[in-house]
Amino acid sequence: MADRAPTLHDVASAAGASKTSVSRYFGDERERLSAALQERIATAAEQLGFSPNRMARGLKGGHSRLIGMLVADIRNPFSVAVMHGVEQACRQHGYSLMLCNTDNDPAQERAHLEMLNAYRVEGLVINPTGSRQPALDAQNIPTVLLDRRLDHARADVVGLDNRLAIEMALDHLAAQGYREVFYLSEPAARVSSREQRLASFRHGLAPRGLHGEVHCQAPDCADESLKAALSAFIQRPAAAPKAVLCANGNMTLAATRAFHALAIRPGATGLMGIDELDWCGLVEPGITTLAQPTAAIGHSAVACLLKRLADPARAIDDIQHSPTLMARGSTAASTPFQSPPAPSPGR
Amino acid sequence: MADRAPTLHDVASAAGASKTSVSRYFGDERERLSAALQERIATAAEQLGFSPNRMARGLKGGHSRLIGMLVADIRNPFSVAVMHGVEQACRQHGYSLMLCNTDNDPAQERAHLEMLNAYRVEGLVINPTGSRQPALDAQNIPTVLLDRRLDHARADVVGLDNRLAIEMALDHLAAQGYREVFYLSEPAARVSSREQRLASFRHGLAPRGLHGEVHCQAPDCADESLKAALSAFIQRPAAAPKAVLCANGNMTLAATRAFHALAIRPGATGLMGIDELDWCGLVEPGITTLAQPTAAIGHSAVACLLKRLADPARAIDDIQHSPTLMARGSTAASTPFQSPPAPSPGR
DNA sequence: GGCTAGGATGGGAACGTTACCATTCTACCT
DNA sequence: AGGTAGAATGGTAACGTTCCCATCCTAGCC
Repeated sequence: MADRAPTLHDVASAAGASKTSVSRYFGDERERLSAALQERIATAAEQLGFSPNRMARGLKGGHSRLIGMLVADIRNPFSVAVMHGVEQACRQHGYSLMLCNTDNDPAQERAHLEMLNAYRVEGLVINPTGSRQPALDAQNIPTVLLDRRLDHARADVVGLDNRLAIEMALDHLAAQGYREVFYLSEPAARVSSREQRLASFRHGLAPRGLHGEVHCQAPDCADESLKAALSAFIQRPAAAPKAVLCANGNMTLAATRAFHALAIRPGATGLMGIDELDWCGLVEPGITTLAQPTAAIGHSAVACLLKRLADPARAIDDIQHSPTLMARGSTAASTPFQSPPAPSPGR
Repeated sequence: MADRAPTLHDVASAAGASKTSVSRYFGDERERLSAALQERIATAAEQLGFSPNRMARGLKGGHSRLIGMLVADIRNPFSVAVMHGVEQACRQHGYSLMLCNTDNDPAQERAHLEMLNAYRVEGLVINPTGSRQPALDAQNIPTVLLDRRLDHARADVVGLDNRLAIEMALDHLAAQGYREVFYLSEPAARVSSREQRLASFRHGLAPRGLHGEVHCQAPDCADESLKAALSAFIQRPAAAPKAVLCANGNMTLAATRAFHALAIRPGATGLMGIDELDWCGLVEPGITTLAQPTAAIGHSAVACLLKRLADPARAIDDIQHSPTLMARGSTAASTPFQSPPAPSPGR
């Protein structure tokens, strides 16, 4: 049992070759070596169980082959799905991912950023959710922002086409006959995606003859305020059906819990949200969502990052993806009970 | 804008100190330096924006301060929750996490293991789900296995007390008046946790006067076979109520979808599963689960790993955690409709 | 036949740190 | 006063790679 991992040098002397040749073999210059030498090195390396030390390689060569990713909330299924795409794309391009979860805590975010910098990651994919003062200014690391833009940072942005999403949602609600819309969001200040969605909501009402009401709150705070607000909205007399529109998955979960606690069945009062979740087809009568193309978002984030790595000076990208409508029973005002036609579309 | 990150040497000359002193300052020997020197170094480092290069540090010192984690399915909420705990614990102990997702693919698993080895991670936390031939043999890296043990690997194991979990489930089902239990699992062969749960199920039936039936299938295969089997089970005449017991979260989701497709309301036919999920309180009438203490599992995995790092020769640990029963309407046979008393317990 | 082109290989000097040993200086003891 | 302990600091050799340059050899050319 080796007490120390074998080194390039060990392989070299075992194969009767020079360090340089072994280095070439494991680098991308293998074909420059004669067949005989390749053979000898391969055998020796195999026998010793050699694997090149990435740390040393990174030190000398200056590139770590590492990409760092910062996620605000690792338990958010949307983040996880995007992460999955990012990881796949990294691997496809020969990079490895160092993943960090900040739990929405700026202090942790700062600490993680420092640590990623210490490992000399070549690029950063950051998905901030909580409002914060990014410590990005000092860093010179190419960065792609996920879902949220930062005013003072010169960085590419990849995310959802928020205006389009809200317009699709309003179109759908209007088409289903709803006229009063209760918009439910986490506090929007300083979070660009929330701001964009909220603004689009406000602008999109009048053209469709809709009335709106906005309610912002943290999803994890006591549910009482949400229940109270929702209850007031629903009880208020109105000529046409009402609906609740949730700005993201967290709020959809909160709203569904509130509906449940108030014993309101979605449908007659509409319920719809951005972000597709496992259970949206399962809660009666199925909850309508706008699914984000998470894999595509993850992949294009990495693609974008690699483009910037290749050309640091190029213009800033802002890639906006389109959502997909998953219409279900919760927005079927006219048909009070509708058995879902097909099993819920899985991923 | 610095074209190159500042080095120890830069700081040293800026502060009029030696490399050694600066190294001591950023290592753990800061107090050995005079106050004046500390001050000068701090100022210089601050001004240059210096952050020690972890790669170089790891190279020289021999420790990377890195822990690698392999997850079989990053989209499984259970894995994510454990991962969250692992990451927290790592950070608390000054380690950083390199996370890899294998998507249940042995080839990817092998590749990731190789890469983690190349970065010279000091320890490994592995959560394999699919059956596989681990490439661990060659590695000399201290490893903790999550949820599943490997016969040929000398490694600690951390997971659920599977026997206890199944007994709690059977006790609960029996107490609620169910007599026939349909056990739903992913294929158990070669996956120790599934095997243990299945065996415990078989052994636990008779003492409680229960009858059982076992159905194994992959959760992602066409739902038809599951629906058919479930439908047959339910239609079979019996004197006492029947229940379905799901071996993990994936199967709970599959079973819930099947119930939904067959238009069966859980309760009269019981439904229960291992693993607590976001939506279990939301699907009518609430789905009873056995929640795993995911944070505790993650933390104790890291604790276990660090203990082995400190003393590689110590005896192998096998830490089994106890689940918590979350009783809900889906196992209330006697009360056909029961409004859930409290909002669903969050994680 | 001497010269060169170019392919194959090897020898060192980095990369940014840490570990070890050496040096200097002050203060205290006998 | 001479000696020494110990604190404060500096110099230098690694760590395992890659990169640049040198060397060797074979073959082809005039």
